[in-house]
Amino acid sequence: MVNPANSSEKPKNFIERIIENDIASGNTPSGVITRFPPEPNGYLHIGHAKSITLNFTLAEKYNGTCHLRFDDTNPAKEELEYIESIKRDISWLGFSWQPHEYYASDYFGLIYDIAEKLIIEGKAYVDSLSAEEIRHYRGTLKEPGRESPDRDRSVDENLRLFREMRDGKHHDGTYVLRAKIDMKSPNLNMRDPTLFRIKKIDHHRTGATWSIYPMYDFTHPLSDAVEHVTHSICTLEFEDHRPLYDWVVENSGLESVPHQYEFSRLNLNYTVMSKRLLLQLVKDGHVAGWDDPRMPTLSGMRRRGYSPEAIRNFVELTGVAKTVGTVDHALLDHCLREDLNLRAKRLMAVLDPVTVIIDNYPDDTVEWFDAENNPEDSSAGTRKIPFSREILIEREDFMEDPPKKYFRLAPGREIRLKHAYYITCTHIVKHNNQILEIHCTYDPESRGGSSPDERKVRGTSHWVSAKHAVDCEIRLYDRLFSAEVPGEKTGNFLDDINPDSIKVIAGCKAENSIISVQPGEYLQFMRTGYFCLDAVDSTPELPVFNRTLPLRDSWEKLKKKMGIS
RNA sequence: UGGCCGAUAGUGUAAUGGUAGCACAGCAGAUUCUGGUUCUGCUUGUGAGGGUUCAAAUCCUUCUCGGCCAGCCA
Repeated sequence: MVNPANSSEKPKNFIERIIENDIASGNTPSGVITRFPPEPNGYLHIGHAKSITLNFTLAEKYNGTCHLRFDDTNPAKEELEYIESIKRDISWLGFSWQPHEYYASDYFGLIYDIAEKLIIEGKAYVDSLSAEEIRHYRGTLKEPGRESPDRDRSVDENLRLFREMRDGKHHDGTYVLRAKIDMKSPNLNMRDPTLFRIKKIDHHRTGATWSIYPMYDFTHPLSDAVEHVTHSICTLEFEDHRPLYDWVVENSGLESVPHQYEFSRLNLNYTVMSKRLLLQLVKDGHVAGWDDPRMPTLSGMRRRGYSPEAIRNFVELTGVAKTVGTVDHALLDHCLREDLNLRAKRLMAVLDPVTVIIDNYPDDTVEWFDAENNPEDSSAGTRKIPFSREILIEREDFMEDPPKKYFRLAPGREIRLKHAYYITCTHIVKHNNQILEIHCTYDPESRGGSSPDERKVRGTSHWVSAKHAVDCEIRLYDRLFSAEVPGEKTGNFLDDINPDSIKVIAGCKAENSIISVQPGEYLQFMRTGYFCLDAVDSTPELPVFNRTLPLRDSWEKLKKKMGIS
């Protein structure tokens, strides 16, 4: 065993080991080639980010290339919009496939030719069984299948019928082309799988050229072979397909011999990660679209304020293995905070304002304080923030009758206003039990946030100058589902939608410098959380901010422990 | 009683016959002009039985548990 003390190298995952073995044994004379093969039938989600990151970083690590290939063999489900969103998301993550952008549909002609070759070699046949009959003939998990009556159709007849299928002479469902493998195989994928089916619909790229389309199991290995992919990495549910993958490659007559390897897909608790369910959320209006900030889609996360670096780091941390498991969402949160803490520009915004009047501060004076933009990064510089007699603080930063360990403002207490002065509460004005004004005095000696006598103040509040504050709307997001595994109890994932997954807060007040914030900037509203300008719904009159993630809040924890609501 | 795959702290992932580590979460404390950050310490694990071996998470064996597969989806 290696001494861990002097080997700081990152441990290799099983795919890296395979690749290194292949390189060492000379199996990759033209270099390592991987591919990311999305079907353009939906938006990419964080699960895809794992596959994307794996394939692109593997290629990079071993001086190879990673192809982007759209697996567009089912025109009934695929759309141009999805192709565009997929490319946008991969680029946003920071990966480039240039110039290797391919489409399975580019190979339709070649795939067709290989099908004819298989027919001629007696390895494929045209079957006139209906879909339902094929299902019956296939047998079950425990019982072998039976051979189709058409299995021994002559080569000439097969060829004639297949060409008629191609030429649109038959209706959908009347015939399929099947591989002749083994109806008794314990692996159902090998029981004469369908290679081509008739679909008389236009394809988003090939138009009306084809009335037959190849199946995934036929298309994928051939596409890999054509592109000289060496390591075709997919998720665990394709393990059973590998023998078929190998059969197709072996019988294709193509030189290149790609190999398929499977790893376990990313599962995250408190969310769903299937395109079908995500599509349902969108179509049924449970969310505002594929890019709703609550969606685990990359476009949703981008709009929410996630950084691509945080996502990449997260998927790297989850590792590559074959164990089926579920990653705790807390790890994602951690990666996000870790990244945003270093880069987010600090600003002050008050979500639930209450007025503070500083009685001994002159009414006509405005002071401009220097505030650091990011304590983690001095190169981020400073900005000026205005201070005046009437300011706004967070309503929850004041308590008339505070419990133990409450360090914020209360009658007779002194706190610091971040970057400004120490203030002490003298009295409050209430109406109908609602606090209207908190009256304070300030200590002129504490200018800038510290006093010459170096006395300690336990609390520091964020604030905005009332007459300089800018109105904004703030949207607080929480997890979309309140159950770790949505739908586990009732069988319907919609039952677990979190009713409080979005809270829209109007009447928020932010320091005036937010007017220059651009979409895509990472922000921290001090003591509150990470935010970003909503790129869709913001207007010049009313900026809208999405809360990406709240800050860790140990006071919240303490309150729970002490039984304070 | 079909086939394939898997099983290491609460979660994820290392250790490939030689001291069971790491990260997150949790707990306790320190620091702090953000109850943030940072720092320190702590708790917690090889599914079960049998075997091989000086030595087993690792090899063999039996069992248990979990995942995937019966689309003309990918």
